[in-house]
Amino acid sequence: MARRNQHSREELQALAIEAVRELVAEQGLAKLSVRKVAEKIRYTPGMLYHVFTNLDDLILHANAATLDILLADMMAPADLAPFQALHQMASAYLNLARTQTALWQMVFMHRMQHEAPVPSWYQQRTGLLFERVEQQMARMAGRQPTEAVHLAARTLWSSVHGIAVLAAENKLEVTGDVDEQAMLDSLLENYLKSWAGLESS
Amino acid sequence: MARRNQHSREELQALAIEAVRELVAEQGLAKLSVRKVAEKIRYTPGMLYHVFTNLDDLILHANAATLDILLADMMAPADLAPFQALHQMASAYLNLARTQTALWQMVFMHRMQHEAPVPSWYQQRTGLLFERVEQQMARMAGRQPTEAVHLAARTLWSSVHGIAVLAAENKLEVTGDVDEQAMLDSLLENYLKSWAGLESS
DNA sequence: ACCTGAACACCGTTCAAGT
DNA sequence: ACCTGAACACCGTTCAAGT
Repeated sequence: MARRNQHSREELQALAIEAVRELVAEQGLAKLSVRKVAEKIRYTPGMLYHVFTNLDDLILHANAATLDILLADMMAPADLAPFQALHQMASAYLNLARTQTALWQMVFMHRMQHEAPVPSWYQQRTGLLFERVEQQMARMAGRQPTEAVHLAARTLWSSVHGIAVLAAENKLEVTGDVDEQAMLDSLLENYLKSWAGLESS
Repeated sequence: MARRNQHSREELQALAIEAVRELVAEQGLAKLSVRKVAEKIRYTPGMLYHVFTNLDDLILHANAATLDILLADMMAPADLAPFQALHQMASAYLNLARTQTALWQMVFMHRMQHEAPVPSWYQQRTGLLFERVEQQMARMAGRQPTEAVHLAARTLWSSVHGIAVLAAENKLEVTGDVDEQAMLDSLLENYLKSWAGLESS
């Protein structure tokens, strides 16, 4: 045995990434294992170490795919007013947390556990997401200095993230009597109104 | 061997909980194991299943201890104005995330993984934390209905949580150029100012 | 009654050996 | 060169058996 040559290196990577995403969507991150991924794509566990450096690397690649979906969802029409654009982006963010809870969790949970030097191809994606937010904030900033825009953008988005975390938890039970979309509206309405001196939207 | 009777059931529980907290503080949640806990307190792994139902249960008990510390830290003086009280509570929350990052993470990460019916003795603690926030919000609510207070309290605290998540991540590297305390100030200042119609603090 | 020791069914990761 | 098979060093959990 050995040497099948049915798939190129790139095909094997894509196969494994897709298997991870399906397994996590079905059973959650906790039940993911290298051995299950290998079984799902009908290779041995050892093969995966020929194509990824380890499980963390494989998960990071799967997360990149989720971030790409998020970035696409957060693509607001260019003619939208900044408040509406931010509202649309935040809703897309919340929506992914609610509809793709397990995959969304894998993105934002996994980062916190192991302390690896997140590779630049990954950081680029998270950076892009944040730039989009900051851009819209800048449009409604008036004469505020760029540092103030930076701070406000980070504050707003951390808050949106906090609400999405709550939504993800509630999706996996805990307590159900919260309307996260209403929370998002309240946050944007009040925080941005005060920050930019707007009168509602 | 067997039957040492050096410690009561309660002592064994306390010993194990303390061991978990020390191991996590030193090495992080990812490296925690039942076997290491057992070794640390010089018992066999099997013993722990006589005193806790499983590892999840043990972790939940360790988290309860962390929540008790948090609740104590969040005990604002009764004569404080509501805005200051909320500011103090939020700072205490953020502070724990920064100074006890691993233990704080264990509280808020572990809940999201396994889908267990969180026991009532645990829910009571998280409920208490939230009541404190809602109480202060009610004091500055004017004539708003209780549902509006409830929504605003959840929104504010989810946002505070989001900022604390970011702080915890930055504490374990990632990106360092953010001042989370300034973000907290920005959130409270703008969100509460708008929500309650305050002029600053 | 209290605790152990050993087993069971899993893990992630490595690497010599086969084609 | 590509992939396997088997091993290594770990896991969480259970439970008969010893005192």
